Amino acid sequence: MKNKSIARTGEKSPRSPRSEPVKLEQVAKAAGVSPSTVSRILNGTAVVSELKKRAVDNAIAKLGFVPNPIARGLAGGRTLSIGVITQAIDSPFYGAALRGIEDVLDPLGYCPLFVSGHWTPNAEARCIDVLRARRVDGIIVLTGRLADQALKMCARSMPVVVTGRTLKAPGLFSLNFDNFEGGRIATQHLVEMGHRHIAFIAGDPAHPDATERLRGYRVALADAGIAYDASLVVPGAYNEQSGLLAVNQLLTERRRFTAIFAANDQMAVGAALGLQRRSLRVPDDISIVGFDDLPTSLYAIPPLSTVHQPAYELGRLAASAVLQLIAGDQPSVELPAPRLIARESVRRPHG
Amino acid sequence: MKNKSIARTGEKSPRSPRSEPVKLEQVAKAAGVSPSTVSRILNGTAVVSELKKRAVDNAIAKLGFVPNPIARGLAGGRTLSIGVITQAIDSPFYGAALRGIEDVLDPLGYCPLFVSGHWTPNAEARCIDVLRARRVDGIIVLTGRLADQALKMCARSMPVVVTGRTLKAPGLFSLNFDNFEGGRIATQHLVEMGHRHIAFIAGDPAHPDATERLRGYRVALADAGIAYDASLVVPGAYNEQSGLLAVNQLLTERRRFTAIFAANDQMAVGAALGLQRRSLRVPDDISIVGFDDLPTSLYAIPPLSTVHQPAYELGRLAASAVLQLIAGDQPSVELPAPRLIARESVRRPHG
DNA sequence: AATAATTTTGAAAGCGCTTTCATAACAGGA
DNA sequence: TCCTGTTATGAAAGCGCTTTCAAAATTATT
Repeated sequence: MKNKSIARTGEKSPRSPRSEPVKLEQVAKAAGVSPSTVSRILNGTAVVSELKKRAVDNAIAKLGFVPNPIARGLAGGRTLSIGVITQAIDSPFYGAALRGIEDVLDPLGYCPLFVSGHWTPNAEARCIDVLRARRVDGIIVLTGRLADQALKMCARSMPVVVTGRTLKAPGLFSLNFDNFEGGRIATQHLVEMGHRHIAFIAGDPAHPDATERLRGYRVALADAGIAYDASLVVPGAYNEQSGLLAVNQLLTERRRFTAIFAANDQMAVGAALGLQRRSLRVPDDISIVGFDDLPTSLYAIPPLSTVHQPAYELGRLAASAVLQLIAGDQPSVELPAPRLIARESVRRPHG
Repeated sequence: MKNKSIARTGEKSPRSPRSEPVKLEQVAKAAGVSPSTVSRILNGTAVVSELKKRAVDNAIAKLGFVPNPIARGLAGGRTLSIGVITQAIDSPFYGAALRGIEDVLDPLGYCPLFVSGHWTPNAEARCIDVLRARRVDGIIVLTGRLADQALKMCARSMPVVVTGRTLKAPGLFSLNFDNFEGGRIATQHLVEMGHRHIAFIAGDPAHPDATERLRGYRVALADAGIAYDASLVVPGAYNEQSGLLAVNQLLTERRRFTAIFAANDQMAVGAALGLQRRSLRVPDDISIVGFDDLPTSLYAIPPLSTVHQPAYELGRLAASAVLQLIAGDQPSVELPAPRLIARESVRRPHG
C-alpha cells in the first residue's frame, strides 16, 4: 500500500486540491535545511537561527505543509488530539460542554476524540486504554464514575482534567461546579417567593453533585427556619421519566407542597408533565425550579426557572486547562458561581 | 522520548495494569514466527498455515497484545477509526445518530472521530482534510452542505457514507429518509382529525429535507381536496425561536388555522410556547404535529405528536454501511419508513 | 525421481515524523 | 593566536506496524 497516489484531478484551482500531501522532508529541501531543523521549528524544541526559521516558515507556507498527526504520534511527539470521556455522546447537558471543548481546541489545530463511558467505571477504564493507545496528548474526563485513584494513576502518564469533583495530584486538574450553592440558591428562591412546603426530587446519591444539591436544599431550608421533612424528598434518576414518577409518588402519598425543586431540568420537565396529568398547573398551583439550564428549558411550558450551569463554559475551561497542562503550566481557570435564572415556572403560593 | 517507561506500579492485579504495551514483535517471538506472519494473521491479508495461526493466536491471547492503531495508520493499514462529520456536536437530533454509530463501531474495535461541520461547506471540507490526515478508514457525513461532487471526489480515496441525500458513486453509499412521506402522513393525520386550515412552519429551503416535507404537506392537502394557501406557510430555521416567531407572525397576520405542522420538533415546541403566550391552548385551541420525534418531545407539554425519525437507527445503519464498504461489499441497508407517533398535541377542531 | 508450479514464510524497506548523538560553527578567555 | 565552552545543525536511528520481494517449503506434473 505504498505510495497510494490518488488519481490527480486536472483541476486548476490554486491550491491543487487532491495532490499527495507534502511532507516535512520536502519542506526541508525547499528551505535548504535538514528535516531535524524543520521539526525543531515546528515543535519549538530547540533554538534555531532566525535566518533558517524564516526560510522554513516560508517553505511551509508556500508548500502548504501540514504535519501528519499520525506520524507525529508514532514518533512520540504531540498528536494534537485530546481524549474526551463523556458519559453519553447525546447527553443534552454535556453536549454543550463538548461544543465548548471543540470550540477551543479546533482553532489550535487540536482534535477532540470523544468516547463514552456510559456511567460505568469499567467502560471508562476501557476508554482510557483506547485513548492512550491512540496517543492523545491529554484527557478530559467529564464527571464519570472512575475512582479518584485511577484518575491520579492516569495523570502520571499524561495530563488529565476532570470535572465534577475536586482532586489534587500532579498532572491532574479538576474543575468543579458549586452544586451546594446551586442547590441552596434554588431553594432560597422558592423560599423568598413565599413557599414553605418545598419538595425535592433528588438525583442518584452516587453522584456527589446530587448529594451536594440536596445539601444545599437542606441548608436553605434551615436558614429559613423551615423544618426538613424527609417525606418531601423523593429519589430520581436524572431523567424525565423519574421526575414524572416522583411527582406521582408525592401526589399518591398525598404530601402537601406548593413547590418542587428538581435536581436537574430533565426531572423538572418530567415533574411538570406529571403535574399536568393530575390537572395541577405550573406555576399557578405548583412552582418548579430545575437545575442545569438546558437549552430546551427556555422553551418548556412554562419556561423553566432553573440554576444555570455553564456547561459550554465548562467545556471551554476544561480544554484550556488541559492545554495549559500540556504546556507545562499550572492551569488557572475557575468556573463562574451558580446563578438562578428566574423564568416562569415559579409564582407565589396562594393564600 | 524513546522508551518512556511508565513507573511500574507494584499492583498485583492479574493483568498488570500499567506495564508497557506489548508489541507485535514480541508476539512474533513468543509464537516462533516472523512479524510479517503475525501481521498477516491480524489483517487476514494472506493465507497462513493453521499451525502457526494457532500459535500466534495463543501468543496474542497470552500476552494480551493490542495492535497500536497509530502505527498501523502510519504503515498504511487500517486505523480502525471512522470519521464522522456531524453538524453540531450537541445537536439534539443527531445526538442519537452519533450514539448509534458509536454503538455499532465500539464492539468491533473501531473508534469514531466526531468533527463538526457547522452547516458550512467550507468547514465540512476542512473536516474531511482533518480526517484524511488522521487516516480514518472511512467517513460518515451526516447530512451536511458539502456539494455532491466533493463527496464523490472524496469517495474515490476512501469509503464514504452520507445521509440526507440520495447519491450514487463508487465507494459512496447514501442513506436517505423519506421526508416527503413523513410530511405527507403528518399532514394527513391532521386532515383525518378534521382540520382544514393547517399552517406549516417550514425549514430552511436550502435543506432538501425541508423542501421535501413541504412537498409532502402540499400533496396531503391536495389529496384531501384542500386548496393550498401560501399565506399559511411561514419560514422557520429549525430551532425553537423560529417556531415561536412563526406563530407570532401567523397570529399577527390574523391567519385562520386550527392546526400547525412544524417541519421539526424544535420549531413545534417553540410554536407551542408562542401559542401559550397568546393564551391559546394546545391541543384544545390549536393542534400541533412536529417532525423528528426528539427524545424530549415525549415530555413536552402536551406530549408532542410527531413523525418519528429513526436517528439512532440511522446512525447504526450508516456505521454498518461504512463497515461494509470498507470490507469491499456493497451495503444493503435501508431506513425504516416514516411513521406517525400520535400523542397529545392533536385533537379534533371545535365545531 | 526429478523438475516445474504453487504456496507459505521471513528479511528488510518503508510510512512521516521526533530525537538522540555527534559534528560544525561560533563565541569567550588565556 | 590557540584552546575551551557553548550553541546551532545534520545524520541516522527509531516509533510499531504493513508490505514487497525473494527464498523456502510444499505440491503437482511428467
